[in-house]
Amino acid sequence: MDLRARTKQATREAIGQAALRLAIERGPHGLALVRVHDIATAAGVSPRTYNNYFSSREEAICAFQADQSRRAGQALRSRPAGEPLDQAVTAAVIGLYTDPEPDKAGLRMIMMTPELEGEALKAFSMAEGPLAEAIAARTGTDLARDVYPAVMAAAVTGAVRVAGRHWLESGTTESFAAVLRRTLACVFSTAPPAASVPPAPPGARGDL
Amino acid sequence: MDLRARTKQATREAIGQAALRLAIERGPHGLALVRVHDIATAAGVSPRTYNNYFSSREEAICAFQADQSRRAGQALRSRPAGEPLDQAVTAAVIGLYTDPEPDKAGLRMIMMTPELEGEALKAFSMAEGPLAEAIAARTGTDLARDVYPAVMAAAVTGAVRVAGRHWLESGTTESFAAVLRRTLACVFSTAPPAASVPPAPPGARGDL
DNA sequence: GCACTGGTTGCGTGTCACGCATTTTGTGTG
DNA sequence: CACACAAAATGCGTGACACGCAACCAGTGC
Repeated sequence: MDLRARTKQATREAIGQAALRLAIERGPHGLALVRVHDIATAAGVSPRTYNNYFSSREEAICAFQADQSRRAGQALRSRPAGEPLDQAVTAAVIGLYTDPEPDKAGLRMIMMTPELEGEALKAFSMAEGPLAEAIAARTGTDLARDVYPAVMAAAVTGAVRVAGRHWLESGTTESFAAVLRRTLACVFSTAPPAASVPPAPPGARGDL
Repeated sequence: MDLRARTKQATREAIGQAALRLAIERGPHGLALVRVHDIATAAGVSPRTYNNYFSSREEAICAFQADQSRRAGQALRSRPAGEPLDQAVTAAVIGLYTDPEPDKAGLRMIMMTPELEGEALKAFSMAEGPLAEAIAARTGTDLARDVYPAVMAAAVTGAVRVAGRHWLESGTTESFAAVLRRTLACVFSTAPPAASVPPAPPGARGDL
């Protein structure tokens, strides 16, 4: 990667970070108050340059999450070949989304702000394509004819989203990785939990 | 429903239909050429009124799909109580999305136009909430504590999206209902297809 | 050192979302 | 039936925005 590409990447990340930071500062309610001019200034760049990279504030704010999702395919491919699909996917996803435990404020902003809903879904769903390819490769299925890989990929990204929501909304003390493990387990074991009271940590007060 | 609500609903649908129709006419590439003024005029309302119903062209174009998804919960609830979850969900989803076989041009516009991607995902994901509630009710799980219902709901809506893509992209002659059945089967049976060559209709040329 | 490719910036334009005030159209009551 | 009230439709004005275009500047390769 030459200087050009590196600075370009840096600019993109700077704008994205600035956008997310400002959004968090102004709060989910004052999102409309985050002006393009502010983002650009905070990132040390002209407004015109800002929209050479992004065509909407929403896109800039969710850029980090989108970049993250783009790496999903590679994460799965880097798992050992013999590993069963469910274990490989679980390990890959957990590694990808919890390498540093995600920033709760940022995740909350992205996932819980109505105006960002579309972009957030887009950001997470960017993992689907690469994931589907990797799953197809791993299971020896044909992405063009079999629906299995794409369905699994969609289910997995759905599980990631649900894990995020649950981690944010329910006042759980679990790590994000633990919640992810639970949601992914749902995807890979069809049976509904016998009743309620599922993998809550033994001894924990279930009703809190 | 009194006159007020009915006319309001009618206006909403008129605007949505006009928006989708114009988008299809101008083609996926000329989407930017669909002006708010055109949609409003086509729907027989003022541009300002259009804006009372939708806050973006994308939202108007995807309105029908969104309304459809909103009915998912009710569709599942209306299945007989004793029916196993997988059968109930499959029947409900197929009934909901293939009551009339969907319009291919419209679905293609919504699902395959990059500019609409966010709104399309939003439209489909609107089924998740109601679906999750209905699934929780049916399985006796607790939406607040168990992740199972939400994960399944997300997986199901993902399967619907994948079915739509597959139905549009692969030059299949299957009905949409048939494709849906296949994708939903993936969700409810964890095992990957033994090899390739899955439920292609017996005797059909697999390589076309 | 020099031409070139590619990124940044400023400017101008057409479009848009939305607040506010006004008019029109249903709804319920005496 | 007339009238007061609620709700929706409309017109206008404003601030913001996305993007095309052209000038400029900084790495890159010969």
